[in-house]
Amino acid sequence: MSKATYTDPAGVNDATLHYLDVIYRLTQQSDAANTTEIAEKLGVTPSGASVMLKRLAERKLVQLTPYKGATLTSEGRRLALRTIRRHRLLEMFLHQVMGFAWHEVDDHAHALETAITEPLEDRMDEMLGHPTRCPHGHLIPRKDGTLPKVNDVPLLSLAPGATGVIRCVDTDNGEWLKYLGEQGLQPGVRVTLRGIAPYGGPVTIETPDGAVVIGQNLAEIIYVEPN
Amino acid sequence: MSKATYTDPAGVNDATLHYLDVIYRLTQQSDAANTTEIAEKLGVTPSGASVMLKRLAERKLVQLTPYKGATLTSEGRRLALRTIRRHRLLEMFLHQVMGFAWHEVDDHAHALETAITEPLEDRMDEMLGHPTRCPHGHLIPRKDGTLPKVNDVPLLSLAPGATGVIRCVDTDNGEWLKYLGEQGLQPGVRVTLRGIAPYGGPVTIETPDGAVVIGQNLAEIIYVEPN
DNA sequence: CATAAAATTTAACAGAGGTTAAATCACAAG
DNA sequence: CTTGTGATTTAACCTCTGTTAAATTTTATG
Repeated sequence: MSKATYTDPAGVNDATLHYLDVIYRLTQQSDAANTTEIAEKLGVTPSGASVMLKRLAERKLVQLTPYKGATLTSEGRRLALRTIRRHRLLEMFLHQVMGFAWHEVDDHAHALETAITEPLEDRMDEMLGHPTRCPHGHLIPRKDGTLPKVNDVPLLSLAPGATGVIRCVDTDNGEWLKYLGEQGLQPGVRVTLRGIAPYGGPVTIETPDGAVVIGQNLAEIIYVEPN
Repeated sequence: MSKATYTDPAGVNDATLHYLDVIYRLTQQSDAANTTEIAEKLGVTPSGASVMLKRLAERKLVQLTPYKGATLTSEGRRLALRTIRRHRLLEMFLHQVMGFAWHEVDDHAHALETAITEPLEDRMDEMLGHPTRCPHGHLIPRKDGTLPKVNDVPLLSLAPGATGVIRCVDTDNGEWLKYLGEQGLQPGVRVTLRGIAPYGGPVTIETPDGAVVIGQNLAEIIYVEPN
């Protein structure tokens, strides 16, 4: 009756997987995930997260340094990458097979990511032709936990006049995604950076459909493959 | 962060929905679902089920007569039918769209049925062309909670020599389903009942691929549309 | 009808995952 | 080098959904 897959260590359930997922993503940016950030991402209080982190540490899924932060153990990372793989495959499936818009898929995928089983995961992967990225361009971890090597750079790191193909739009904000999609700024689109106004001013981007001007906060979530 | 849909009353979660689902199915056969049966279906102890039933009664999802059994309130029935609709749509989707065999879909669908959201449900329904039955032939409740009218009768109720089209194979036993499928006994197949050996003996069924002989325990889960 | 067996409920407890309020730690700023 | 502030942890408690063991009710049977 448990949802955990037979290959899972005991007690690996929804809550656990969501914690590991969040810790993985936070430790991509800084070297350790701190309690308050984890709590925010999960919508729980810092004290709740603190207690849970201690339990995850007892279960050897996270490495915890009190008052300093948490990182994943290799087992924790394995489970996190599996969840992220499933999440991104689901996003791709919802988008490509079921026709949901790219700004809608994150929520649905989140609800499903801990419920799907390995055969489902594998079948989606097959049907999608073993995709390497989700609709937003995030990398889909392979089953062995490795990630494809890519050459994504921030759009804003391009020299004005330089060209690249959008590869990733890095946000979980559905509104932003919807807006950027409407402006024609999504993975696969070849763009030229025309200019960045100073002091955080607007960014002008040339797309196949014409020039688009967006704020820097939006521009900085766009990653491109240069040239 | 809760999995419950916005339209749900508070506290409607996986466990609750699984209880309601089981109670609904049990009350299809007898007029009230008794504690031990519910507990068995859910894989919990009768005492655990008893406690949970009391809580469901407090929440006005079941009508409980102590020591007698449980039935669903209209709200409980609404939620049960929604879960069953989602389960059967999922089974259909897994079978038709994703290519899983009919004996594999029940388990996957069970894991997903409480995690999917209304847009998912609606999209699956659309993609499948608003199906009225799951791969095993069970009726898919409509969104308003009504069920299609059908004319299914037990295969074994046919007079020897009579013909009908298999409409439903009523079991959650994957092995049986696999076996019956291999024998060509699945929904849509036109069969003729050749004979029933006395004293619980084997049943001979004519299919387009030839005659098949199966035990009565298997035969009695097969329902047909006569003529 | 009495009584044994079966079903059901209650009582006491457990573990997971939270909460709020209080205590404690880390660290930047005087 | 103290100190105040923010981050973190601990303590005490809560709900949910279970457990086992004991009590109780129903039902079947002689």
